[in-house]
Amino acid sequence: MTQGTPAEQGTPDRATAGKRTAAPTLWDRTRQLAVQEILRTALRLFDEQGYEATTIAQIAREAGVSQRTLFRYFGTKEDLLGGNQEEFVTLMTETVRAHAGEGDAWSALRAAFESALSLHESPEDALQRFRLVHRTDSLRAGYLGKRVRCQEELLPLVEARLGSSRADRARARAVVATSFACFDAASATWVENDGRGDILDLYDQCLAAVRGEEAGNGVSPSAAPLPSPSPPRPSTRRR
Amino acid sequence: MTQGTPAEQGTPDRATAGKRTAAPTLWDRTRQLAVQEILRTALRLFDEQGYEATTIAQIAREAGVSQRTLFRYFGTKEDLLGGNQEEFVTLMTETVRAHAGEGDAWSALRAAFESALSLHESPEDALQRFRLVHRTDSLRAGYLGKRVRCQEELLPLVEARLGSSRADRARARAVVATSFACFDAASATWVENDGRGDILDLYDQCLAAVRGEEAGNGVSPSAAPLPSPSPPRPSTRRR
DNA sequence: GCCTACCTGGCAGTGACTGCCAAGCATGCA
DNA sequence: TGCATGCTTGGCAGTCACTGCCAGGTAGGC
Repeated sequence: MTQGTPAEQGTPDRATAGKRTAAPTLWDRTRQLAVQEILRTALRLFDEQGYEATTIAQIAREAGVSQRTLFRYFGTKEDLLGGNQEEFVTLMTETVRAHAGEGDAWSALRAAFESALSLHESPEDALQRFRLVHRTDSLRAGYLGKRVRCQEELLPLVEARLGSSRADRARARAVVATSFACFDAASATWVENDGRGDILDLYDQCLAAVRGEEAGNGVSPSAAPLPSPSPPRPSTRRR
Repeated sequence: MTQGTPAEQGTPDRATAGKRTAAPTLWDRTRQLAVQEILRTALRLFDEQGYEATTIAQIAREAGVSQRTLFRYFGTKEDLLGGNQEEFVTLMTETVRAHAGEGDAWSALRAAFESALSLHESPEDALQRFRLVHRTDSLRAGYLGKRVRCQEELLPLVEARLGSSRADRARARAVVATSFACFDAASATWVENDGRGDILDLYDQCLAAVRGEEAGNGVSPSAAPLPSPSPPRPSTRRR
């Protein structure tokens, strides 16, 4: 986070990917186990004693690896919680790109959030992580930083829908930033309510509060109004 | 930033405030000078070599103080750029509170941004700082973290205007977060345009793009539409 | 069974940040 | 004017995240 991302190669899921196409070697499997163990240990300790109070040394010790190795897998302490950020970004951009033809920018972004949420193992898992992020200043800052980078990835895609003049650039930024803002408002409320309800429902409510579409009067700068009210809840899977 | 804010007492402008009501003692004046020198040195070095590449040791050396003293004045490296965050927060909350009766929540928030912007010495100064923040990952993250805390301060004020049910809580969050999102979009665009134009103009454009009021059809969840198009530009003063 | 390539752990170092302690100096009182 | 008081300062050592380097070990290919 601090400077660039030098230790990015050691990312967890790189295991079977890359040059070594198939055949998960013993090394790969061993590393996979170590990674799992580290992640579980970290999440447990963060939850028990708080993020700040947990040192890398402790996590490494309890996970049975050296600090050096831990830092090879995860470039920063933050990465121990956030998982692979790239995964979220690529999934979201792909989703927006997939919605290129249909609906307006808002619905594409909503779909992107929906697929991002589906990356979490379960709502409980998501809640635990969200809560930790919301309650820890440094984590929240780190998350927001990554979020901005994600916004920047999405910007050109949204921009392509709205136009390409100077003014449209600002408008595209505003649309992207606002959808993220509403997602934040939704997740903050969701955490506050201890995970009751559905984040996407809350997201829709937040966006409606902002864009004034609750009365059903769509005043969209692009086209169609919002999609269906809200699907049941995020599915499962993660990492 | 990392953990709490222990060295908060040493904040620059605390000089004449607090227990020692009037009579700026010699100590106060000396400290004031030191603070100015540190801030100027830091900003210069950050600008010349980048934020990350500039060490606290270097700033302290060139400003003629010890690292220890520097850290007593400014709790973190970030504070060397952002100035006194409290100042911004209190000014914004006061502004929103002052607009309690008139207009809707949106216009109150807009006024809050306007007064916050007036804290900058000059547009040039603001541009230099904004640019640094926008271009440095860690600074941006830090800024966003503080921003969220500011949003949380404003939340109850906005909430009081919209209602107090569960759903309204989420709506208030969305309104606050969206106005900040638009401010971000505006300032990002402003920086990108090398400071051409007025941030508040851009802010209005961003908000219009989101809320679809460019056509003049106000679909506000509360009441009145936005205020006058945009005042000339931020005035001067800072710190 | 050996050689190579990769992985691991340890070590030392950097940079931000903090607590502690002693020395210095302005301030208030005599 | 002189002295005690108390705030301030700087130095030092220590913590924690994080990195480069190097040696030792083990899986994998031959």
